[in-house]
Amino acid sequence: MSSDLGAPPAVTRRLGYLLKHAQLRLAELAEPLYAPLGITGRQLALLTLFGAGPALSQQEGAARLGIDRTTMVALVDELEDKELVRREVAPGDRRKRLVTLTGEGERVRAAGEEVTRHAEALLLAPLAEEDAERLRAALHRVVRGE
Amino acid sequence: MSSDLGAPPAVTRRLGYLLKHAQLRLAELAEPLYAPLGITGRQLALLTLFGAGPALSQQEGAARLGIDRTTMVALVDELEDKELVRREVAPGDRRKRLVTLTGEGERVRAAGEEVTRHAEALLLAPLAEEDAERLRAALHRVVRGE
DNA sequence: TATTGTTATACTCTATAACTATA
DNA sequence: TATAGTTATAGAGTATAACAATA
Repeated sequence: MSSDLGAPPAVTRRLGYLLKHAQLRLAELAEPLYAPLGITGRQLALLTLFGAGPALSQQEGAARLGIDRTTMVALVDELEDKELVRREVAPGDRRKRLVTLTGEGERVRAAGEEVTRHAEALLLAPLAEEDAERLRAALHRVVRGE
Repeated sequence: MSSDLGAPPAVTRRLGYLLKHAQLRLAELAEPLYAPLGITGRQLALLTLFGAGPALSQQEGAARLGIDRTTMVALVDELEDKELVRREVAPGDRRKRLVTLTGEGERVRAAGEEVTRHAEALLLAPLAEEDAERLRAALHRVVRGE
């Protein structure tokens, strides 16, 4: 599916339309750049999540991304198959699995984040740098709801 | 799935994350308001599309929304079952079906667009009016790619 | 031959319910 | 009893392929 063309104002001014198509365009720009790394944007999001800060359990990670814990199982499986992450039993609670990056996972994460910056720059190219930063800040406040 | 909570900066600053969660929050706010009208946000988008300007064929409508023509068939079926739209053979080309709104469809569209404005206002509540308008303008330019 | 609408089908993404092991 | 992870399964949403009617 391609991004879009000139739909009449009534539709294209809807926030739902704009958010959906901005996402589509970003995916079109970014996915081809992730492909050489052997991962999808979704998988990189997980590497970014589990690569930063203190180790998280699968369920903690799922909550932060707003996805179901059963979905997280499959996503971690994918990354484990690629040997980019490991599951480790949590020291304090043997029910929990902490997800940590392997050396290779760390390398892919770093490369992927560089690619992400590039793809985002392509998407935001129509905007002045100041406006791009305002867009990001506005979305951030809207998502946080404050 | 709920919207999200405090994920670490590395993830929450990603544009893909922000766009997805803004969309999720908007849907959470809007869908309950559409429900009393007996339609989904998706269906209202179609009413808005086919209600504005000159009549469009299914395929023209699909192109403008960036969806597949086979998907459009099912969506128009739904609205036709609810008697909100009609399919009419195009005068000049008997292969094409122009989609037009019924009287009831027009009423639902008007009410739905009012609800949309309300839901968007709720989503954008954290922003000053000026910033909200800037956000919409920035997304518009990004989606148009210029 | 090409295009529009349609149907049948399959694939992806996601969630719900039920199981297990641990707490 | 409750929670973390897991599995099986089902439901959206979407696309691909093939067909009928029309151009």
